[in-house]
Amino acid sequence: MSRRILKYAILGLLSKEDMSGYDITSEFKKAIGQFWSAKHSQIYVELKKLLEENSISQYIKMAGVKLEKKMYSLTTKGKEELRNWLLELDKNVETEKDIFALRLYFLKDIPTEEIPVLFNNQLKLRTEKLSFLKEQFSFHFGGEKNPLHLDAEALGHYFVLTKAISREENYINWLNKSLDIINKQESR
Amino acid sequence: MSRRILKYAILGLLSKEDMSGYDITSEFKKAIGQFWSAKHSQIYVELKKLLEENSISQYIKMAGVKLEKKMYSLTTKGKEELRNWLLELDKNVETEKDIFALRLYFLKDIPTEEIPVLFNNQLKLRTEKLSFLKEQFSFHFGGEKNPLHLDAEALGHYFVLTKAISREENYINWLNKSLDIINKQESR
DNA sequence: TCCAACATGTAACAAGTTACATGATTTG
DNA sequence: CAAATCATGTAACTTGTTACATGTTGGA
Repeated sequence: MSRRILKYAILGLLSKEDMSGYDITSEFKKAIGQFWSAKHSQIYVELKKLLEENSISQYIKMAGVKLEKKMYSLTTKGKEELRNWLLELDKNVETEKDIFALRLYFLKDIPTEEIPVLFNNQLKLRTEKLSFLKEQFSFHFGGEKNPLHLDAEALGHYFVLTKAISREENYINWLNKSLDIINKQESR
Repeated sequence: MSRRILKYAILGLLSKEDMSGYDITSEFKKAIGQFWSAKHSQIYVELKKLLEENSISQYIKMAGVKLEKKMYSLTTKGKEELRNWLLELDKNVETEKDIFALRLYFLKDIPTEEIPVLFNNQLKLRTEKLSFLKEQFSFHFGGEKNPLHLDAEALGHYFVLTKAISREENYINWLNKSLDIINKQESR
């Protein structure tokens, strides 16, 4: 993988507001999780490291009577590091790994009758994901189709959601086109 | 990551023809590298492991006078494993990691004048990649737009290339739309 | 004859997953 | 009062990257 992306993902989230490890884990289940994610086990060790490196600081927030929730905020150093990272220009496009596409490349080893099964499974998964994303979009931006009035924070969210939605729509479109070719071939 | 995807990527490639570690490394720079890839260092250790596990077998092919090229082929076990893996149904869609989208989510921390710089850099990278993919497409499928006559092996290649091309076109489209919004906002 | 591409490997390290482990709080 | 969710952590292991290391072959 690339150089400490999780570090910057965490710094970026903390730049919006103070969060606990659990909060960060939850964020990765929402919009930004479409483009980066991590399990809680990885997040807790990264937070520990970031704290040691003084990129973030910690304080306790009581949740109920006994539960000490550990909250984190950016330090000056952390803010500086985030800002520098955000301005870095990518040198090349990394492989966007996709197991379904990989499988399909080996099409000749898949029995003909199984091919539509694989496609339909993928269509189902992608359609469900698209619904989830569209719900998220309505929830945050409602019927409002015009993003011109949004502030910078909301606009970041808007871009990421529209990106994820167009990615899934494009994926589904390609699946349908390809399945069409498969069906026409079979009746050759 | 998921369970030994590299193993199956290698088995799949070897199912097309016998290859050396170097050949496999080269394949990951072409079409299939859009959806899965690995460095030679990882490939050589995986080949060693696959050989020990009897999923592949090895023989020597002289390349020149001294150079012993190590060729690998699938064993019966390897073929069986590949076939089973190809029929597995995905249970969920994995995060397709994208650093540019991640950065953009943190838009509010990017100075306004730097935003178009980031977009233009990404547009350049994606446009270059699209050109590469279209060249690959012409090379393999020429002016021929009709895939109905292709055999299973060529069709797998066709699907993967059209997938990669539509992914990049869609990406560029979203970049242009988003940059448009940015420009309109600035002159608000 | 030089240089790019061909060819193969190991070591150290970083990143990511799965499983184990425990306890508190909220909601029905 | 039970179950779901909130909340935090560690250990073992797998996967992936970067750097180190070396030698051959083909073409300009």
